[in-house]
Amino acid sequence: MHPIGCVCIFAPNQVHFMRRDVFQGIADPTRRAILGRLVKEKLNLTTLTDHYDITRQSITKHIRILEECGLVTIEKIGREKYLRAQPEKIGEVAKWAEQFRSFYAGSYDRLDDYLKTME
Amino acid sequence: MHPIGCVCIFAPNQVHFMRRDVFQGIADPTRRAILGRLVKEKLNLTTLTDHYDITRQSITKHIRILEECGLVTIEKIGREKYLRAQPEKIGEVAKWAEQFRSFYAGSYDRLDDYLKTME
DNA sequence: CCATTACGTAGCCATTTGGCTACAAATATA
DNA sequence: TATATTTGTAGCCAAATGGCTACGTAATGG
Repeated sequence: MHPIGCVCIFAPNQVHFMRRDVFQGIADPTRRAILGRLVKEKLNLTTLTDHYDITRQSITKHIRILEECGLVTIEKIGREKYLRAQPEKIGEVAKWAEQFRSFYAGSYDRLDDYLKTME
Repeated sequence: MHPIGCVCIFAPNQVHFMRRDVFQGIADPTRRAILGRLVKEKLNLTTLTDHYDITRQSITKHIRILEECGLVTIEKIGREKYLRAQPEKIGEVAKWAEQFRSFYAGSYDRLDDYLKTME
């Protein structure tokens, strides 16, 4: 399923497309928080919702976006919907960001230190 | 300067804020392309615009967003406006993405290979 | 069987986004 | 000085975003 383009009448040579890539997936802070949680544990929708101050329906919208760009997979068991993060997708972001590493040598050490503390 | 919140009348307990962080800055593909260019060379607005199919005014809007989240700095010389990327800001993204590295060990090697080819 | 629980769908709303046009202002240059 | 160039500003538009309410459906369990 691909996004559907739609023509703007005012400016006919411009076409809007709904972007669904990883970068747009992680653009929202709530979605990043959800990813951080789902990477640690598989949760169903209502349990996940309990951790946030927004409605289940809003969470569902976020999950839809995360699923559409491959950051989350859904496993349906009975009436429950178990959610799991796909962290390897975030590798795409890491890859893109690392391209700039040579341009910020000053920050290199700090990032390196940071990575050491993670190990 | 911080974003201004605004109350929604229909649902009064929801407040919208204009997010201006690095993640929102890199969410748009055009902005990522601009960053990739401005990290290599300092350019003025019209020269930058020549590389893309959208109007200068649209580029200006992107630059405003990039500037607001610290990804681009502007140096005004005479009537010209020279733009330069601040790649160390992208380090924030790298840092966030690397948090997930331990969860995608499988992709680690591929990323490692990629980084080797960059050196 | 019937109540509860988990999730879905539809639609409303304000704001943001990302494009555009039109025109104004300021600075260089011939 | 007059013209060309660079940038700024204002506003239009459709779509997307991120929240909400209201209600419907489907599965579980006492």
